[in-house]
Amino acid sequence: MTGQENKSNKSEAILDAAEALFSRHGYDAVTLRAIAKLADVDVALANYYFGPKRALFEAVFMRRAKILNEWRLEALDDVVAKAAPDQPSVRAIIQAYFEPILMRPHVHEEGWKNYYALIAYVNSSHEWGGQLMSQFFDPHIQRFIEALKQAMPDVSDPDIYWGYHCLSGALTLAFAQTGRIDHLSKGVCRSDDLSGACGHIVDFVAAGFEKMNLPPSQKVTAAPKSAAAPV
Amino acid sequence: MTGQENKSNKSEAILDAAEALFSRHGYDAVTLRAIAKLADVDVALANYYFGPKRALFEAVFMRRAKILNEWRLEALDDVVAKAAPDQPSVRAIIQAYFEPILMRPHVHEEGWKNYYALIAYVNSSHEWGGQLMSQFFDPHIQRFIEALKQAMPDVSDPDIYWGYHCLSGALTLAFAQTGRIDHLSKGVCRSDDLSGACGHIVDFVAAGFEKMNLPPSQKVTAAPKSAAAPV
DNA sequence: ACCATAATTCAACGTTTGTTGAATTCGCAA
DNA sequence: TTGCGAATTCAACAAACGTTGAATTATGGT
Repeated sequence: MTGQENKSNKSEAILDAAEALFSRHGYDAVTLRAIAKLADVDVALANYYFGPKRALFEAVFMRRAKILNEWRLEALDDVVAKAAPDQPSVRAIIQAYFEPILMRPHVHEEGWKNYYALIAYVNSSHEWGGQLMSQFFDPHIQRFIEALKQAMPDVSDPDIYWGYHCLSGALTLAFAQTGRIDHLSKGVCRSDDLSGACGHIVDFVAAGFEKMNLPPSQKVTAAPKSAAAPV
Repeated sequence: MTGQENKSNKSEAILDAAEALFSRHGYDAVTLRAIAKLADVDVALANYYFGPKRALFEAVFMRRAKILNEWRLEALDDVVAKAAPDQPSVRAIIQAYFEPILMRPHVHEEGWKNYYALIAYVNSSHEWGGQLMSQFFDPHIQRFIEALKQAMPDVSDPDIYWGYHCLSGALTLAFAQTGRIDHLSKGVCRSDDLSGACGHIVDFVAAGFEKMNLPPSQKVTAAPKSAAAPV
């Protein structure tokens, strides 16, 4: 009643604690007792609210998935509406995919950072990868891929899907925030700066797709210095 | 003595079993008893050969890492030698990164497929990501990044590193072989066909890097149809 | 004030975990 | 054959796991 939450604050505390621990250590390494301790709650309470451990994990995963999908669908609709009656550009579609989830203030919140790391864990996991990701994100992803196909009608399906694979891989690795790019770049880049990463990833991915869409004559594959023609 | 192995075949069987199970279910979900049963070996034997569980995991990870690095360094040296005295092209460097590990017959072996999935697990894991990957792969990766910098002297460091991030994300997700692209593409693409994926990923990644290297005047960002100039 | 229901605590259960030390078997040189 | 060290088995440990049912406390309608 202090003005923030309407649901039980204990069940929310369990979700928060579970999110923080699952995202950092994975499903099996986290015990219900550790979650309960972090949430400052009795062990049995997690079972009371969410049932078995697996159901708690899915509840954590589901909680923010809806919000995330809404943000992205909204951005995609905006881009389509703004370009009408033409198709939106490839770059605009890709921006609609990345920016609503990487360029907003919520990425600085601890909870959302944890959740993004959790997505990375699920998306590269054999156990959950196929099941959970498809269940919660595929409907939206299919719409996004449709938009790409319409923007690039001459590009083959395998090119489109493998392009999306590269896009998804770049995002997933960014979500993981493993600190590896920090180490590799000696501090020049920081893996916890998701907003900073966004621009680079969008440019890189857009270039990959746009090249598919060029006629062969424009596909400059090498020798950039000699190819620097004026005008 | 049948003509295949010189080391103890039991310790190798343990490594194989551990590799198969760790790659599929992660570190914590796999018990030493499950490994022992799959290897058809007593539970205590894993500890006898490799010490605690964590050491067994690292032994599995280390076993093929050396071979993998040798293949890639060899390919990079070849590309540099072949281009001498000029720099190798960006595309040639990227091919030297992907092809020696995706376009050889070993990718069809069960053991290597499992190992690649294990790399995906480690690379997106908070627990191992920073430590293990840097320990075994950073020296080689740094040489690869150096080659990219020399091939693109006018590109900024952040662009190079985030470009490598995208490259690494695409490869990592391919390694994971989660079957998600199969589902998404309704069977058009198959995530266990690593060799088939290679060409698409190389094209996509090369385009991302090559665009960084173009002067702004050549950076066609949109309107592909109207830009289809003849000759 | 009363009561029914929800929320929370408590104690314990049956399993399973990684690990260990002693006992046993194997391989081979002397 | 004998003997010795390595390889392998066996049995068992304490600790921690997820889960449960009963007991206790809090909450809100009448």
